[in-house]
Formats: sequence, C-alpha cells, structure tokens
Amino acid sequence: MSTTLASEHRQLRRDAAENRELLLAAASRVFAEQGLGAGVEEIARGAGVGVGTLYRRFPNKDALIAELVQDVLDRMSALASEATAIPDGRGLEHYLEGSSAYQADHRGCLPRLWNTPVDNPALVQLRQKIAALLADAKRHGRVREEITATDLTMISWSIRGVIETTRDVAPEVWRRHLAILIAGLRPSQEPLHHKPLSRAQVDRVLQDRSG
Amino acid sequence: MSTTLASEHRQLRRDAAENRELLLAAASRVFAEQGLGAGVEEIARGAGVGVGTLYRRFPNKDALIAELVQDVLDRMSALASEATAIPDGRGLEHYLEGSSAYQADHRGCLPRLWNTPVDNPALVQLRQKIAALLADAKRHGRVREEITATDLTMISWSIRGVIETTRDVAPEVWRRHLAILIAGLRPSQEPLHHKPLSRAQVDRVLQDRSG
DNA sequence: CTTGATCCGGAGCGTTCGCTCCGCTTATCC
DNA sequence: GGATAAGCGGAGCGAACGCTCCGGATCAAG
Repeated sequence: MSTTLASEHRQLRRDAAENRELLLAAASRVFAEQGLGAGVEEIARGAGVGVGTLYRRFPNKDALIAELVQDVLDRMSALASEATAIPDGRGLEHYLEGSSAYQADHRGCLPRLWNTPVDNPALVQLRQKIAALLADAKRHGRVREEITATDLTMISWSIRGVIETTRDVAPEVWRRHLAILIAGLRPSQEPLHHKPLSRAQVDRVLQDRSG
Repeated sequence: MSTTLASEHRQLRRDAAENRELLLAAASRVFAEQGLGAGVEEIARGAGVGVGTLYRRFPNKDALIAELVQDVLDRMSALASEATAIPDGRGLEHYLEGSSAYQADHRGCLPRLWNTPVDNPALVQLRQKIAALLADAKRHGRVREEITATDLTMISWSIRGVIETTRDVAPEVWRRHLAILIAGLRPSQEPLHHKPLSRAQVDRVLQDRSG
C-alpha cells in the first residue's frame, strides 16, 4: 500500500512479484522455442507455477506477449546502435543480418510486435536509427535512392516467411535470401515501378494483427 | 460395378458424384478466401451438403486439400508455358509475377502444395519449365549464373510471407517486393556468399509440412 | 413398383486451448 | 503468535475444430 496510483501497478507480495518474473522468463523461452502457438499450460509449468497464477498476473495470453515486446525492441535497438558504428554505409546490411538472426533464434519474436502501440517510444526510436542507417547506406552509394524505410519493414516480413518455412531443414538459408534482397537494394538502372508502403499502411498492418 | 479396379475409385451414384464436385468447388472457393484454416462446416455449407457427406467422399480434410493441389499445379504450369513464349529472357520475371498474383488471389494455395508427393508428375514438369525459364534468363544476361532453381522456390516462400502480412492493407505491395528481389537476381560484381538450398532440402521442407 | 444397396444430414464425440473459480496456503503487519 | 489480505494450484468450463455415427431419404436394378 506504499505506492501511489501513479506507479504502474500496486505493490505485489514478494512471492507474487517473483512468480511474475519467472513467468515472463518462461514465456520468453517457450515462445522462442515453439512460437506464439505454445500453450499457456507449458509456460506455467516452465515457470513452476499453475495456470491460475499466470492469469492472476496477466489478464490474458496477449497481455503476456505484449510485455515481452519491449525486450525485442530493446534488442533490435541495440543491434541498430552497433550497426551505426560500422563505416562505409555497411551498417544497414549489418543490422538486417543481425535482426534476421535474432528472428531465426526467437520463433515468435516478430509477430510478437503485433501488440505494440505504434507510438511506443522504443519503436519510434528504433525507426529513427534504421532511417539513419538507410540514409548512410544511400550516401555511400550502397542503396538506391528510391528505397524507403517501409521497404525495409517489408523485407523483415519476407525474411520471416523464409525463416518459418525453412528453419527445420536449413536454418541458415535465410542468409542467402537476405543476400539476394540486399543485392536488390543496390543502385540500378531499372526503377522499381511499384509504390512502397506508406508509414500509415505499415502501422495498420501492425495494428490489424491485434484483432 | 462397370469399372475395373484400374479406375481410380469405383463408380459413385450420380448424386454422390455431383456432391463430390460441389465439395471440391466449394473448398477451392472457401480456401481461396479464408486460407486453409477455414472450417469443414463452412465448406460443406458452401457445397449445400452436410459435413457427413464431406467425410464420406474424402477421408479427411487433408485429403480434400490434396485433391486441389492438381489445380494449383496446372495453373502454375499454364503460367510457366505462357512465360516461355516471352522473348529476351523476360519469361522468368513474367512467371514470377503471375504465380505471385495467383497466390495473392488464393490464400491457401501455396501451403496447399504441402501434401503433394515430390514425384508428382505435374510438379516435375513444372520444375522443368521453371528451370528452362531460368536458363533463358541467364542466357540473356538478366539473371546471374549463381542463381539456382531452389532460389526461386525460396523467393516464392518469401513473397508468400509478404502477401499474407499485407493482403488486407495493401494487396498489391508484394509487387514492389518482387521487383526488389528481381533486381537482386541481376548480374552483379558481389557474389552471394551463402549456399543455396539443395533440391533435397526443398523436398524435405515440402514433405515435413504434411506431418 | 418393389427392393435393397447407397447416400444423406447434422447431432454429437473427443480433443485442444484460452481462461475461470474456489478451497487451501502463505506472506505480512501488529 | 494471531489475524487477515493476498496469493496459490489445478480441476474444470465453454468454444472451436476435425471427425463419426445412425435413422431416414434416395437412386437404380429387376
């Protein structure tokens, strides 16, 4: 009863707070291994608690997933920051490889972004970093001018499709697919002929997934 | 009792045979609209019959899906044949666009290929046509030598990911994604650095999906 | 027309999955 | 240590889905 309403949620009993953390850790692990389709029972068992406890800490499965989004965004942001240090406009390629590798190791991590509001500060910040990487790549002539940030989002979705399809048989082929995509980003005589997604459309894709 | 055992399945009563066709037509339509997740009840209703009838004609849902594979393969083959007539090595690009457009209009059509045996004659033939298109594209310098037929399969999976993600918001953006991919296939100074899938790996991906 | 094999509809079974409810336990405060 | 609010496990609910079963309808051969 010591915290004010301003604080996110009221003080939990020590055991309850601990279980909450155990649940988040178990969920992260189970989702990474099995994808978001993993059952709540398995997550609870992984945390050493019952499903009842899970549902006392989180209103539903989606809310539990939403809490994990921050981790993904933080990891992506870290990757983007690392990439910023890379010279000659190669940072963008480095970032695309790193974020794809992360996706490959964490099954449900991209669809997990479903539930984040589009004005999530971490997301906004990540987008800024990616935009900077893109601008740098263009400046060094490694990416053509007509490529937009939304094209990079689309590329993520595309790589996700390859990873999901091939993970069991050839867990590293997405790298070849990414190489082809990167080659497609290079300056070229042939324009692309088709309009990119607008930012609003990307947001709607992310949002529509929640319902 | 007039047909010999050589014929696929014994003579059905007229009403039964008719219902069988109605079910296939309904399944094709419902799967195209809703994807393979559509319930059997809806398919039966679409055909104007009960679920019992569906299960008397087909041992299970997967078998019903498998019967539809032939349609998809036939359509793809037709597209590939059309593409063969296109000059200057542009046939491959035409085929990729056509098959992607077909996927965009028929939700479950690519995962539907799950259930086809890898030695399905129609599949073998389709692969030959695609290989010819690829060779022609290389001959005209529109695609680099290191690209393999399995890369094209991987590209299909990738486009499928984009289509599934964006269909509701921007049903045509997959075209931009494909344009980037095609640009990535063009001759280039930079080699791809990563090995392609082997044919056997592609087959295993298709096969593993059935279980 | 009769007769019997064939086929039909749809209620309902078993399973899976997200989620709730309740009798018992435990941390925390005095 | 005693009181009590908070927390706990897991049986079980309801919905969704693939599939089965059976009493009654229907086609077609004689």
